[in-house]
Amino acid sequence: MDRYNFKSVEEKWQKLWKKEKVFSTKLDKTKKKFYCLEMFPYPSGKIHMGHVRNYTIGDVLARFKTLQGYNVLHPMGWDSFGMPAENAARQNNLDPKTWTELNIKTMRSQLKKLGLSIDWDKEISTCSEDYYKHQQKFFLELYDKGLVYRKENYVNWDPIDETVLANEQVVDGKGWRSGAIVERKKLNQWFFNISKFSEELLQGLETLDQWPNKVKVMQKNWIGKSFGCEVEFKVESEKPIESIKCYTTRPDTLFGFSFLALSVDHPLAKYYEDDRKFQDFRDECSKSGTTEESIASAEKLGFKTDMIAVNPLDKNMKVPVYFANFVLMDYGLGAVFGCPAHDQRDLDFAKKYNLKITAVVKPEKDKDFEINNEAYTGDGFLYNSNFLDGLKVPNESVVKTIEFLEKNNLGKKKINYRLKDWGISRQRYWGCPIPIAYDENDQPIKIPIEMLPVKLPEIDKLSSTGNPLDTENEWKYFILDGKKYRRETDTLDTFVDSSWYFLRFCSPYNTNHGFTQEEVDYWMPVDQYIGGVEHAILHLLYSRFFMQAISHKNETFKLKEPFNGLFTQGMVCHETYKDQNNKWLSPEEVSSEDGKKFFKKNNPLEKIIVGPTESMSKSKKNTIDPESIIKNYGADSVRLFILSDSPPEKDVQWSDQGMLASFRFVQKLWILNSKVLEKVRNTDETNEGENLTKFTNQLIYKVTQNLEKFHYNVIIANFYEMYNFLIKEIEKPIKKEILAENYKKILILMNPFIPHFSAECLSNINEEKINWPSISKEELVEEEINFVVQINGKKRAILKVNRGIDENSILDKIKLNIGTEKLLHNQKIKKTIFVSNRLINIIL
RNA sequence: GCCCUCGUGGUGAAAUUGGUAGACACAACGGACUUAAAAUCCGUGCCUUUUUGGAGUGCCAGUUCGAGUCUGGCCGAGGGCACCA
Repeated sequence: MDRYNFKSVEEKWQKLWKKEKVFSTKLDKTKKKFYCLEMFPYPSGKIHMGHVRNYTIGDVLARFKTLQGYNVLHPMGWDSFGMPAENAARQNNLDPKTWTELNIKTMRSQLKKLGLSIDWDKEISTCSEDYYKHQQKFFLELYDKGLVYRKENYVNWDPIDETVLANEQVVDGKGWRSGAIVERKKLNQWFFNISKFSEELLQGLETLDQWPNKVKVMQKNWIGKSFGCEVEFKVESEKPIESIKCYTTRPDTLFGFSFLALSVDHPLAKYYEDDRKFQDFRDECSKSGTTEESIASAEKLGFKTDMIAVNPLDKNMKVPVYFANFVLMDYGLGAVFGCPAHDQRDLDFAKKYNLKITAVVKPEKDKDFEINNEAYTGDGFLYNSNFLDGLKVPNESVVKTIEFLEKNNLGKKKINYRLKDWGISRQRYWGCPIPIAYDENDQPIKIPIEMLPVKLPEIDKLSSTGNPLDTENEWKYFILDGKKYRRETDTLDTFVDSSWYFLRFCSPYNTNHGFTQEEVDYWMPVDQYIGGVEHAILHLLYSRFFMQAISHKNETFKLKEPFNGLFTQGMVCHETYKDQNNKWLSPEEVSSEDGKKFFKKNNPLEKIIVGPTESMSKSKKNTIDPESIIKNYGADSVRLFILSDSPPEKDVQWSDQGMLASFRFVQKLWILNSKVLEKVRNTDETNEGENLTKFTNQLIYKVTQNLEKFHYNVIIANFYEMYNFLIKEIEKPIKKEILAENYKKILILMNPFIPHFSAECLSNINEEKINWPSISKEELVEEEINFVVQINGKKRAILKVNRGIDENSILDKIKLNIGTEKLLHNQKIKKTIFVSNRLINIIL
């Protein structure tokens, strides 16, 4: 018997699929559509196991839906703008474009070897002009709708590299490359007004019932809706300041008022700018503002002003006003009223500056209560609060206080959101140019549509400091209608690129517009989106915002939610290894005989320290290269393994043994295939085959159900069961038509998982047009069932009986059956619980 | 600190949603074939002296004829957010 030659079979089918354009899809309104999308990759160089897992999960679904008769859109593209290209360019003296295109070429061919059912004719790349010219149009469209604006904002500034750093590039307060201490610097930047849609984005989550709850909760917290009130405090001061407004969710604690605190960026700071001490204080605040740890552990600091604030509920209650480092300008109104008894930060602050601490909420109405080192934020009742005394905290007290404040013109009910506007300016070269220019007075103008796209200039060598576009004077300046203009030299955040690519996939050939409405109407929304949970907030929220922004003031575009279903897959993990010098080692550099003790391959005397299993990463060297695995075992085996061990939403541990087992399984399936073909050829006369038909029906049912639920690991187990069953069953007499018919169905069930193998075997039995097998529930019904007998709730026996047996017959059977009869010990039956076709519980 | 998720054999995990716990696979051990090894195939797996016995899904209670599954408390692991007023 010949071995299964995966190499020639896989090559053969991949060629055929390409030649016959099997996976290319067209708009076809007579067919139901299914849009299956996996998050497109960043072309970093080579594909990794995470990609293999992501795209295999998606491919299984796409092939399954195709077999079910859907018109399936399953495209692939490249998220190809971004910093690594610039870094690589600086290191290797290659321009970012060449580097990126080389990577795309490599990764495309690697993905093709996986045998994915991708419509490669629809491939897109965000760094191509064909793509980003449409993005520039969207930018201008949003500009016209008032959803884009410019304002000064703080950035992480690296003074050595003279560049802006992303938050994740700031390590311990220092620039990741230069090591310089990062400064806070104010720059003029472009923003998308995402917060305008806070409520819509929050409400929209309710409609996404095919999203993981976890992701929805994360987005909900990110948007951070809160109910409260704006309160106006009269101010006494030598300066021309009349009042200060604060936002609070706890107006009911106003009688615990002890100070008022402003952000150093508050507009009123202008009255103190000349004060040397205030300047020092502000500098101190901006220094500690960059790292997360410093924020968490920072001491509460304040700068006392000459202002005195008056409690709107009690004119005699006057408190000092501070600037404080813990008040943020970009939330609420940049000013808070301090109630130390019921807010921990306020308590810390009050203790430091010896401010009054008055408790106004107590947990129990009739008991005394005292505040020590912990603020009380729980439920209870108001006291020490004049006319508010006795109100129930929080609901009644908050509502009543707001009512009072509104009635007396002292405050206003207000809903606030934590969600901030999206800063989209990046001081980098390798991104989409912002289609804006500035006139001599620094006023922005839109680049006229006919001048789009604003192309990136070709740059011979990227300098190591500053924004590369800033020094491209030939590109930077241009004359329009006799006037000189200066281009915007910032480029767009790459998250903008990925916020609408799923629309582009619907009409990648449209050269005039980003998408064709008719095609978007047909294909969108994405029915199933698949990717890593690390994009739970930003990418997914930004994409949702884009739909809001495009449909805003738009009569034809109605879509609000881009992704109907979302699935977040787990990561691929591997053990980590270090040598005696604490250096990371890759799995290829170590060997082991017993799987417990590991040694260096080139030095078998050196012991290896085996570290914890972690997600594969280059820095820890615990990666397995998919290309060599595909080469050694074949795409089908890799696909099988990556799906077999763990449920797709959980992390999976890479295991060489597991990989080998999957490989052997495919070989065993090939042997089974040969046996089946031989059996079908021989001419035994028999009518047997009911067992096989029943088994196949059950398999169809299980596999279909599990596919809908993403329980792919269970399906692989179902296939092992199928093998174990059929390899024995084939030794018994079976009518050849029955065998052929059932076996064909089994091959189709396996098709989404091991498509090359399945296609090869199906072609051997001349099956070309294939459809997903269906069954009716009645076909699943077994005549003979296992019936469980419990005594006092414990399983005591299993009886083989006919379906539909009633309680009395089963009791008779128990009494007749020597053995089970003994179980009753001649005791009287107190009660029985009978579950039809399943069990009987006898209480003695 | 707040929010979310999860705890099942040596390991990865199944369990028709309250009804036979551990399917399927990896690893281990025993056996068959072989001169030998690899590959392949068969079998074993907690406790008790055999069994149609007992215990058993992180721990402690509860609901129920019946709990891995539901409720409350505790312990542990992972993830997200973090001066958001």
